[in-house]
Amino acid sequence: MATGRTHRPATRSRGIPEATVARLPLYLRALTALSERSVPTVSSEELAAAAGVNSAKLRKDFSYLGSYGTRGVGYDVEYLVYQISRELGLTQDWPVVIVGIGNLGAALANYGGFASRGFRVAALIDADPAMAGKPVAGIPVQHTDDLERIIQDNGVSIGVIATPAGAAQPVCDRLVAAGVTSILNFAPTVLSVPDGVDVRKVDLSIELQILAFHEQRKAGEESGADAAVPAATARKASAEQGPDGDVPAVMPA
Amino acid sequence: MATGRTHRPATRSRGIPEATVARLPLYLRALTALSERSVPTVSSEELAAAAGVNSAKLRKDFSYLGSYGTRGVGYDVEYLVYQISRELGLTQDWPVVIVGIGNLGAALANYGGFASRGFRVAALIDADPAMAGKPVAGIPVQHTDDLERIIQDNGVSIGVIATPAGAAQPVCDRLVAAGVTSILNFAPTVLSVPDGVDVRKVDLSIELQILAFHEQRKAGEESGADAAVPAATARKASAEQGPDGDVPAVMPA
DNA sequence: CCATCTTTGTGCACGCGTTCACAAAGACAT
DNA sequence: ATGTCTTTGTGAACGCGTGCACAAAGATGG
Repeated sequence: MATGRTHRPATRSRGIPEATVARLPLYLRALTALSERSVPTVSSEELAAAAGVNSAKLRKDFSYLGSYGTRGVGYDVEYLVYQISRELGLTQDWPVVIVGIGNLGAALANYGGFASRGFRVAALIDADPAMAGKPVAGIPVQHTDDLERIIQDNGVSIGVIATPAGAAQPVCDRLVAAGVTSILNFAPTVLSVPDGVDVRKVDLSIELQILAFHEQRKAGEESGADAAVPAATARKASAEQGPDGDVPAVMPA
Repeated sequence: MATGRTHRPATRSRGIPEATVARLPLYLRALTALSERSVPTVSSEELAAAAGVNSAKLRKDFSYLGSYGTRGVGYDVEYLVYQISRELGLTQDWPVVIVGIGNLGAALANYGGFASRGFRVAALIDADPAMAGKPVAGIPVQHTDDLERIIQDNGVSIGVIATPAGAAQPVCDRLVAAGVTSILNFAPTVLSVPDGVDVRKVDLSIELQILAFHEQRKAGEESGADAAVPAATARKASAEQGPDGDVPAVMPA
């Protein structure tokens, strides 16, 4: 979700729920694979399996786009690829800038899946003067000083931030001031942006911590593993009590 | 969420909702920053602002961990850092392997935030024999052939996949067979895993597509921009009706 | 010791997302 | 044309997550 102060219903304006939008790229990827194998039609069941979701959910998702299926047969692959692409706005060209060309920024610039669907790396920007002019992934790195001009000259509306945490908010502010309205943030910081600007974040460290949590749970329960009700197995010390705890917590000094 | 066939309630076993778990790392980061500035206590309001969330949500989140606050004062920063760290399992050491040392894999290996909290890059693995032995981020790359041995020797339970899409599922299968039970997937593929294995995916291309969707919406509505209720502007054909729809959908040909 | 003021913890209501289950729609065979 | 069979599209129920609003708890001052 957007990080700033977005208590708005977000996407309801056009009826497509946010959760559905987030899955469309998944469907698109599966459909593209089918298309390359020249498969003419798919059932919701097959496509759902390929996309890793429930078939009912997939059908409901598609129902928000309109009735593109044929009962008794399934969905026309090519047609659906087109419809989803159009819905996602991938039929047009999206120039993107990447700010912060360190390890990660360079990896992103080289990432193939970037250019694939309508996205084009229009410029690479870094604050280090030593980087200026040096080509990364065939694109010369430009200095931060020219950020505003680069954004405007290329009509960029999507920016990718791959700077260190400390630089992220200032860079973000400049991007927004220059006209960027969508930001993909790889820096481990909460960005605050004005209304109307979308921010999505990709945070490696957070993902790992979430995995660690589940990993710890699995390790702590051993034995019962996948069984139905692990119930109250002996737990480690951890201010633990009954499931519906109301026991006063022991405050430390 | 996990990608395989996980229709399970997931995390309810121990009472902490998944959504809350996903925010704990955010709180932890904000708290760590406060701790470094030697701030002794924070109110839910302040901390919520720092983490970019609603204060009521934050309080409810913390309530799942226990009653760690003091009314009229707020939360003890150090204590809370410790509690969340422990809850997330960050007080122990998590050896991690990265499979696929291309641009992205190398960037991940060099990523500082990796080693920061309990996570340690135990090994780098790549299928290219030419890479074998070459040090990346100070760690020698090992060949895929030794994958199983490496996992077992190091007691690795978390694996990071940064291979090309085609190699991801086979690598995943081998990781799981060798004992890995949590996977962070950067490859643009849906991984299927057995029950009990958690998969989280980070997909650059999907994030961009979601941004493009919103970007397109913004561009399509121009004028009204941020206004309150765009209401029923002229819509394209798309079985659209009132907000609380029960109107029979108009089927197109 | 009592009054006041701050901030937590949570009961409650609401809305979104998921899933079930089934009627409607079309393909296909006879 | 009619019947059967497959698969879609969706109404309805349910559960989770969010946010409001307030009572309880404790700090602080007189």
